[in-house]
Amino acid sequence: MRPVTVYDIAREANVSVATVSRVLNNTAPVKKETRDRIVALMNKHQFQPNALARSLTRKETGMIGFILPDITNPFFPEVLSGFDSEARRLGYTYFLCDTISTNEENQRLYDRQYERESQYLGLLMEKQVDGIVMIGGRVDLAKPDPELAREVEELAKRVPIVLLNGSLPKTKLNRVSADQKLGAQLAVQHLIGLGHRDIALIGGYAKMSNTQQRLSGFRSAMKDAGLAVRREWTLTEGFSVEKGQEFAARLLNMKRRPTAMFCLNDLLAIGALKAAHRAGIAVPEELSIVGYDDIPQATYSIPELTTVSLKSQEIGRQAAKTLDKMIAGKKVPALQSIVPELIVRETTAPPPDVPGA
Amino acid sequence: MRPVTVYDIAREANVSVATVSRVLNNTAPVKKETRDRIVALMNKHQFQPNALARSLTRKETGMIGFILPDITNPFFPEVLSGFDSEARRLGYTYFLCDTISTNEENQRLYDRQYERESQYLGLLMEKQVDGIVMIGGRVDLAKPDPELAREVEELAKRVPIVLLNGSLPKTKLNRVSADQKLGAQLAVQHLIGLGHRDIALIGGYAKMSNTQQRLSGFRSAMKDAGLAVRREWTLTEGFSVEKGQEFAARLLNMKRRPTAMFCLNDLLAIGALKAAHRAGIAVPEELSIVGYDDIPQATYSIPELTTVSLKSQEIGRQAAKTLDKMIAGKKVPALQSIVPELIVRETTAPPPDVPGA
DNA sequence: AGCCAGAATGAAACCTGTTTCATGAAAACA
DNA sequence: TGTTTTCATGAAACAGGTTTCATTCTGGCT
Repeated sequence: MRPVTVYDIAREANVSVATVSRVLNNTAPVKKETRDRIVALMNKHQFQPNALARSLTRKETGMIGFILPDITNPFFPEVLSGFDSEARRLGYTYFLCDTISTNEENQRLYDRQYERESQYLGLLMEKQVDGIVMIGGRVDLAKPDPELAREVEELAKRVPIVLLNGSLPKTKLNRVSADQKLGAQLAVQHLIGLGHRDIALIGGYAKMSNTQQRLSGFRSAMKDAGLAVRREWTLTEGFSVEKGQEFAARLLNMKRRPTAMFCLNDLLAIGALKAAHRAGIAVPEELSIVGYDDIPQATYSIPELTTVSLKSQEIGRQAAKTLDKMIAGKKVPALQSIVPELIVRETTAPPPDVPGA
Repeated sequence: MRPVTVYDIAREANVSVATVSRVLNNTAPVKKETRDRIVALMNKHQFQPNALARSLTRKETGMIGFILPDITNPFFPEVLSGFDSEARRLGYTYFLCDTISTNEENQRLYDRQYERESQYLGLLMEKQVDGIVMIGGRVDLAKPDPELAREVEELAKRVPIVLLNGSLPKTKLNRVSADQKLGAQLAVQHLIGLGHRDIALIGGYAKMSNTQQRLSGFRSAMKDAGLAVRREWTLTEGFSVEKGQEFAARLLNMKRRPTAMFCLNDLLAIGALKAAHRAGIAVPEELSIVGYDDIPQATYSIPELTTVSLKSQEIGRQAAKTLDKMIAGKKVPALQSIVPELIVRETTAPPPDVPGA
């Protein structure tokens, strides 16, 4: 059966479609009697306006595109969850665009990620979304991908875009970001405060801006405390549990080994925990570990992870609010900084050779 | 600047919009010379067809709605990830509809979940999606919500709907589901095979069909082995780490305690692991634990979790394929059963009093 | 009674594509 | 050479709403 339209309602109510539209949107006064008649018919036929047609003239769709690299990375569902509730409250629906897909054997394919970002951008424009939020991927590269930068900058003239936790340097795009450097400082200062002097850093990707910022926070905290950063204790390239385990194991095998490890995300920290366990090293008594991101899994481990919370939900929430303002044509600050918070749990303690605090 | 339309292209190319549409869709022969001219203009102006207008006439949008209860529950990103890659391959984009939102304090709100399901259903219809997939929530209730059942059944006449891992009993809706009973049997048989006779079951929600099915698998496996299920060892109502920890702790405090625990999901199992650790009970030497779902976090724990994989990605992937077929008007089997797989890792071993296998 | 503001409503244009139907031109056939 | 196909294209209708502009009908005011 053909869905019922405003024309059907109008005919049956003996009015013009204009009037039906008016009661639908409350956009002009309609005589109570007429309105009641129309509303009754709408209910009777369970009339639902066709959003496509409506959006076509209104030039607004209430749709947003959310581009992220990998929904199975537990950091993103947190951000998304905050975004989701705020977006819904504001009346938006959103397309989820994951740039990392899996093949039939369920292996993740990273190779075409960047290509996909561009594809999605185009697709979202065709779908006439009211706004776009991007997180991760090329947005998070320290040295900007000039191609994406140009593309996104061009697009930003036509549709509001907000970048999350990334910068796309050299462009003037709106973004909401956790202060990643500060987060790293908090973590490292905590370690130093406990008496640690031999602190290793593991994980991250040198090319990514989040890594560089966290690294810079690490360095500055070390420097402020007059501590040296040992090159052989800085193991990068990786963000997974496996890598964390591998790096930590390598560190623990060194003749001189650190008393604390600062891991650039929680997954790495969980890996480090496993490595310590394998090596028979007690955490936190013999080794302190701090993670980054505060994903829910940080409390699942034994012992529970000390980590720095990026307020992921808050970031998502702000993204929605900001986008909404931009869509409404209001001005928004170019950068909204979310201040991270150190969450002290069970994986940190004074180093073995120092008397307890 | 106003986006360029087929009219702009047509005017500049000195042809009618019909011809432009033809080269756009390759729907009828166009003289090579004309085509080239039009294509050139499209590139020059970076013409992108307005998907709204197109969908309005075509009566297909390439959009799907995906309704799930909580994206931060790590089971769902797995399903979604499989769905995502298949959907993309087939040319669909999808709206993510999370029915559990968070408030400003980032606490999850479960109270309005069911109401939201209905709202989303309506919203998706207005947006003219080509299909809908639902997982969790009321779909997963053992005793069907008659209201939702009616609603969804009615909707299913107008748009393809597939239910994931749930049934909405008494209705004839298409669904793809893991064989949850079988999964439970596999898990319990594994335990029994190792020599366990004192097996507890923790977690789940009595009202949910997944729980009932898993429970039934548990019972049938026990019965087949001539083992009694002890009422005081069956602790339900909950699916979280916290609940798992609480239940396990309670079990471990009993004068007579089980040698193995079958947890209705991995989160519970992780909680059980923590409880055992707190109580100083070694896993798997003194206590075996098996989980359910095989979420990625199952390998993060120490020791790594023995669990049953529901092939979550596969479920998502099948959902997309099935929906695509339904949209194309092809017939699909009413139920597609995904067979689960037992993943033996490190949390199971023979019970302490029995000589090793 | 005459005039005017505002309320209530309809006709028609518009948004941006797709699709049907008709027509002229070129190609194929007899 | 005349006729039938096939090719190439345009005009117009259509999808389902919104919005502008014009018109009719009131009630209030002088």
